[in-house]
Amino acid sequence: MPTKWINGKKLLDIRTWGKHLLLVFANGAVKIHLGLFGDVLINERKKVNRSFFLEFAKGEINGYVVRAEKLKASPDDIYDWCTDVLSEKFDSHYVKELLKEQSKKTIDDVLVDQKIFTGVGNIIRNEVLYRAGIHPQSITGKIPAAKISLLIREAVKYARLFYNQLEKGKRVPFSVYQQEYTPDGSEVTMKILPRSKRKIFFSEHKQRLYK
DNA sequence: GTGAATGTTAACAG
DNA sequence: CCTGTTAACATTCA
Repeated sequence: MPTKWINGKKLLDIRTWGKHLLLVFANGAVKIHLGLFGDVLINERKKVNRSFFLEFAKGEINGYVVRAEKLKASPDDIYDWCTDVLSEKFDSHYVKELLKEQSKKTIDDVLVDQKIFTGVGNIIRNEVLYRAGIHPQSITGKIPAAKISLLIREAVKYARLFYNQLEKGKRVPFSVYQQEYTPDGSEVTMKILPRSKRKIFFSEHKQRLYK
């Protein structure tokens, strides 16, 4: 991505929308996505080539295996913060409305849809479904409203916990993701989803299948 | 050396 | 044109 337009500009703000990292300047914003292998380092470098970098009068931002592009408009014009599980503007009523359009899909697909649960990825999907007691292959429209509400609450709660622990340099211990047994000893089943080829982990015993 | 992993999208087939 | 599948990206760790 050309970065000439940033020359001489001050970095005004750093924001996120789900997995998008936004560097905001007066004349535009940069969107960085880390994909599966990406890293962004502040005032640090790796041996391998940077795929994106900005050098300031004092300090630098280095992206490795990232995709960076200039946003075509301001972040507030592009992004809906009401769906971002880590945003203060997250609106569970709004998300509940969006879910009504997804009634025929399985909940595991819907949970990682970035337009509905912005920021939720494979780990959070697996852990949150376990916490809510919902089988990943449940049909979204068949899940009782109270359970949907619980799922949304758990998604926000777990995302915050995950983030807070990371900030402290810790990790949340997984209950099902890449586990063989849940913390209380029930067996964990692993399935590879046919479309995405991603692995889902769940307890047949503790997660109810609504279909 | 092998395989798998916190993700997305362009290209392709039908 | 719409829908679904595959490949590509390219690093790190076990």
